[in-house]
Amino acid sequence: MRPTIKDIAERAGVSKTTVSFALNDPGRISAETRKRVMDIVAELGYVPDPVARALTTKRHGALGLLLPQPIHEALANPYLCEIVRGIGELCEERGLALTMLPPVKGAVIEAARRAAVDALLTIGVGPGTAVAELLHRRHLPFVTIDGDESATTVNVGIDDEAAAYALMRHILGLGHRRVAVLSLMPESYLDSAGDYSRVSCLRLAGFERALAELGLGLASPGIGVVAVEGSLEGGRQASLRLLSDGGRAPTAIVAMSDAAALGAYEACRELGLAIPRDLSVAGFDDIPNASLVYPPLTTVHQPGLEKGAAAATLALALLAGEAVGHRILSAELVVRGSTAAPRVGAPAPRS
Amino acid sequence: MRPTIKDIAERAGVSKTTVSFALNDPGRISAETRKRVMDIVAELGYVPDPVARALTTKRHGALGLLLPQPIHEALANPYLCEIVRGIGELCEERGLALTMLPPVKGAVIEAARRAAVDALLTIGVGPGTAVAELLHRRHLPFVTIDGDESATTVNVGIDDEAAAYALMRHILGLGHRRVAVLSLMPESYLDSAGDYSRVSCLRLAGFERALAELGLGLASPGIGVVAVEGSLEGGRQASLRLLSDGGRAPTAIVAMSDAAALGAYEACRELGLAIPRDLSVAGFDDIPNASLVYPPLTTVHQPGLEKGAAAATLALALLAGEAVGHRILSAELVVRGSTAAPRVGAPAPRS
DNA sequence: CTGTTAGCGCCTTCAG
DNA sequence: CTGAAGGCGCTAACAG
Repeated sequence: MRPTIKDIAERAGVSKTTVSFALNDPGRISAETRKRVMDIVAELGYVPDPVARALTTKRHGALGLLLPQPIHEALANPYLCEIVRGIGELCEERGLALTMLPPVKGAVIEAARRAAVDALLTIGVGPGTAVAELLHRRHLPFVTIDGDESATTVNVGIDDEAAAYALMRHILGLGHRRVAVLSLMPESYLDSAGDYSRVSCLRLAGFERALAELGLGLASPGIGVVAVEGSLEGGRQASLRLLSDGGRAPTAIVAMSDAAALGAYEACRELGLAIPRDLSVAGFDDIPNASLVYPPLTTVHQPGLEKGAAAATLALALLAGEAVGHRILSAELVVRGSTAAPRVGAPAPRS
Repeated sequence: MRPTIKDIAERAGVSKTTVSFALNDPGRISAETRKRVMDIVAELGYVPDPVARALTTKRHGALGLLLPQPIHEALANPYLCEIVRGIGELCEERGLALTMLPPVKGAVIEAARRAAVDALLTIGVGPGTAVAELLHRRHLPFVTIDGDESATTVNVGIDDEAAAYALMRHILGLGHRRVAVLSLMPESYLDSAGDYSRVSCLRLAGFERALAELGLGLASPGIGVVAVEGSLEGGRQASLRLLSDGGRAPTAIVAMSDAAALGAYEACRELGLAIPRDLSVAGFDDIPNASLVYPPLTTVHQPGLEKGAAAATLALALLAGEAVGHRILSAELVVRGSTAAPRVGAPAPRS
C-alpha cells in the first residue's frame, strides 16, 4: 500500500493536520517540525492523492473539452486542433491539465456526466440541449464554442452568416451561377438529431443572402446543397458525384470546411480537371494546409487558436464567479488561387 | 447545494446503498423500489459526483498523457498529434477520457504528481528519471513512448538507429559528402538536462554507422551536427546559417523532424535555392504535409498513430495486471523528391 | 431484497 | 504552534 497522510503523521509523531500544513501551508508550523515531516515525506516518497484532495478542495486542476466525436476523429481536423491549442495556452498560463471528453458509447451526455474538471468547454452544444441542462445542474461552468448564443449559455464564435455571405458574394461576383455547397453533416450532438447544426444554418443563411441579391436562392436551378462529412474523403466523394453530373455539373464548389474543399481537389485530380480553370473551389476554416496546397485555397479564415483561448478564458472567469458575455471573433475571407471566373462558353466538364 | 446520494435516499425513504444499487447495479433491488428511486433522481436532477466515486472505486475513467511541453506547442507538432490520435482510438474503444498533462510551471514531475488518471503515457521519459520513480511510487501504470527500454519500464518506439542508418545511407549513396544534421534539442524532460535525448543519440549512432562505412564520422570535415528546436522556425534559422556559410555549405541537410526539414525548405525559398538541385533535404516522422509540399519530402515514416494506440493498449494491459513487454514498431525510409545527387562541379551555393 | 456501518485520503474549523 | 474530530460523496462488505 502506498503511504497516506496518516502514515506520515504517525511516523513523524505528529497529527495529520500538521503534515497537511507542512505540505500546503508551511509557516503555520515551526520550521523544525516541518523539516522532520518533510524528511519523512521524502523518505517514504509520499504523494498526496489527487482525488482525495479534489474531493475536499473542489478543485481538480483541469479544464475539460467535451467533444462531439471520438478523439482520433476530432484531432484529424486541423481546425479543432487549433482550438485545442488555444485552450492549451490558457492551461499553460494557469497550470491546468486538459481533459478531452469524447462521447461515451456515442453519448455525449454520459461524458458530461463523468467529467471531473473545474470548467468545461463544448463544441456545438446548444442551450436547450440535455447536455447543457446537465452541466447547469452539476454547477459546472461551461462555455460553448461555435454554439448558440443565449441568455443561459456563454458562447464563443464568429459571425458565420456574414462570413458565408462574403464568401458567396465573392463566388457570384466572379460570375459563377452553377454553385454547389458542401454543407456540414448534422452533429451527433443535438438531441433533435437530423437537423443542420446551427453553424450550418447560419452559413446557409449567409449564402442565401448573397444569392438573393441576384434573385437566386439555394433552391434555384444550378444551385445545390449537399451535406457531407467534414473530411477529405467526404468532400472527395461528394465532388466526384457532382462533377460527374454531365452538363449540370457546378462551376464552383463552396465547402463549409477546408477538409471537404481539399476533397474536391482530390476529385479534380482524379477527373483530370484543373482548379480554378475548370472548377473554382472555396472552403471554410483556413487550416494550415489551405495556403500550402496548389493552388492555394480561397477560404474563410477562422481564428481557431483565439477561439479556444477565448473560450477557456471565459470559462475560467465563470469559474471565478465573474459575469461574462458572448464573444464574437472576426473571421475574414481570404481570396487565394483556387477561385476564378468560370470558363466562358465551355460547358461543365464531363468526366 | 446540488443533491447528493443522501438527499435522494431520504427523499425516497431508502438507504444510500439502495440508491447506489439502483444506479449502478439494478437487478439487485426490486423493480418497484428502483422506479421510485429513479423518479426522485430524475426529479432532483441528481448526478453522482465523479470525484467521490473515483475515491472509492479507484477508477477515474481517464488515460493521461504526460507532455514535455505546453499543449499548444505539443499539438503544433503533427507527429505528436498523430500519437494523441492513436491514444484516442483506445479511449474510444474503452470509453475513456484523455487528460493531457503539460508541465506545471515548467515541472513535468509536478504534472505527474497531480495526474488523476488510471494509467499514464509519457513521451521521452527515461527509466532513471525522477518522474519514472514518482510514477512507480504512485503505483500508476505507465508506458513510455520514444523512451528508454529497461527492465522497470515499458516502452513503445521504433528502431531509431536503424532508421537513421538507412536515411544517411541513402544520402551518402547519392554522393553527398557535405552533410549537415539538424538534431533534436534536448528535452526539458530529463533530470540530467543538457544531454541529447535518447532518440537523438540513437539516430546519431545510426548516422555515424552509415558514415563509418565510408570512413567518415560525425566530426569529419564537411559533416556537422547542430541541435535545433523541432519546429519550422528552428529548422529555418539553422538552415539559413548553414547555407550562408560560403564554400563550406552542405549539399544535403538531414533533419530529425519533418518540421525542421520544412524549415530548410523555407530557407531555400528565401535564398533562391532549388530543392533538390541545389540542396537535398530529408526529414524524420513523415507528417501529413511531408508528401504534400513541393518537392515531396524524403523522410522516415513514423507510425505515430500506431505508437499511440500501442502505448495505450500496453498501459491498459498493465492496469489490468498483465505482464507486457516493450514494443518496437517498424519505421520505413520513404524516398521522395527532395533528395538527389549533388550537383557535380558546382560549389556549394552562396547566398 | 434492503439497510447498517465503515471507510477511501484529505482538508479544515475549532480547541488547546 | 499543534491536535482532535468531522465531513466531502460515494461504494462495498456484512448483516438482517
